[in-house]
Amino acid sequence: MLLYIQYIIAGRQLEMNAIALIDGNNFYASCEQSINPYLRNKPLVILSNNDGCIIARSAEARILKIRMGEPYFKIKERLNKLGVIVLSSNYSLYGDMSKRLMNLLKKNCEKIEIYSIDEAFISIHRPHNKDLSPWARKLRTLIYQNLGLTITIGIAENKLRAKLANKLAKRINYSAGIFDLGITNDKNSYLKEINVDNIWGIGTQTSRWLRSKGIKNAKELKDMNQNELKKKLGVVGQRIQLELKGYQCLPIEEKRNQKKEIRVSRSFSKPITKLEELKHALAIYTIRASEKMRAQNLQASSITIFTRTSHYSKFNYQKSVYKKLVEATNDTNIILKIVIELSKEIYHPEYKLTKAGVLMQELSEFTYFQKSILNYSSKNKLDKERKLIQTIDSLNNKFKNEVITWGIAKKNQSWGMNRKLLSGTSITDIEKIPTIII
DNA sequence: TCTGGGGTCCTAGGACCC
DNA sequence: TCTGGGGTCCTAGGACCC
Repeated sequence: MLLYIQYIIAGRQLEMNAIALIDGNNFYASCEQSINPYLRNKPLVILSNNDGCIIARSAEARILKIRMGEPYFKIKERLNKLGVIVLSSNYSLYGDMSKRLMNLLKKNCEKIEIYSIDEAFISIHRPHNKDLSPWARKLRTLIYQNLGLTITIGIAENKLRAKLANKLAKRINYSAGIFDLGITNDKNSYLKEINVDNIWGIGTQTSRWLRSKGIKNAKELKDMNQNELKKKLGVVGQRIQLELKGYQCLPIEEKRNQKKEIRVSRSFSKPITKLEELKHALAIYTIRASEKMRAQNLQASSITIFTRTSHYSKFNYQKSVYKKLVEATNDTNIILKIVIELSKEIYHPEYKLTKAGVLMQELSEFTYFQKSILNYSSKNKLDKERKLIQTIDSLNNKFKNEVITWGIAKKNQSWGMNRKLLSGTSITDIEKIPTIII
């Protein structure tokens, strides 16, 4: 405050930082279109794992009013009739494109927080009231020229308002994918345009409650009674309201916080009823989760496994069990034994189980020497076990497709994941690079 | 027949301790 | 039968995000 007054007295311009939220438009669909010219300018949708529902649509598919989250089996025919191209999701491609995108952004800003596979918050210097549109246009062109991806840029005083600005940029045609809420004079009228359920952090439950109180848009939420909001939504609600008012409550987090858990869970393509099947699935997820931990140099101190019936089933059942480990580990052999033992506790013969998963929790950095006094294994034996796992990881990394794995993972699985419509194109797998015969 | 997966943060309530 | 206040940890579950 003092500083601010000093600036005014000195008659100088107050210089501030602005926050921009950048996201890739129709990201998954655009990645596919970027590497396959045939798909460009065509209606295209991407399916979730298991080819379950629609998770991305190209601009052309949006025009055809195909909805996000729609179950694939329900609109398969309609898509067919409309000539929409359908693809299973190809996460190695999207992950790789994301890395390239973030690297380009990094070179063009002061601070960056990678928020998701297709979104980043960045902090940029704003000289007093200066329009940042030229900078944004340049960045947008750069990304398009390098990656063939279109981005949207929303700029404002803080993260939540930058999110809103990004929404506005998508809505307002003339903005060409850029909107700066920070320099607009009539902020309230823009806030009125955003429905309360489109605000970052307000989901279906909360928006239902807000609407019952007569709060319909961002402006009304900003001005609503602070105590009532706090009583119902706690600090989360308070933060949202303060950010709507223009305060900075949410910092840009440049350093990725250390992960708190690693989860591998999946729906089955068909429901399962046998304990053996459940064990089998959990074993495969455990192998994967342990690999993930090792790749990130992490170890878990506790694990949870769970299973459940379909949300859509009349007979609801779900159960999880938690186990604290004697000492932190990322060794597949150790965890596998525990998980298989625990799986009996969550199994129930009378229910059709449709999903299961394992969670590795209380993660810490992997340290080889910190061994519990309760563990009597000799150093030599531990060395051998360590080497074996390392060898397995490196062979699998080199040859892909799990050339080596645990016996239990190799059994036939009738419930495995569906991914029938994979594009087959890849920039991360040398085998899949298209061959051109002249 | 078929409705994703992987995360985070927050709160409430119980158990336990001094 | 009466039997405090405050702290911490664990666990479950709700809500939200992309």
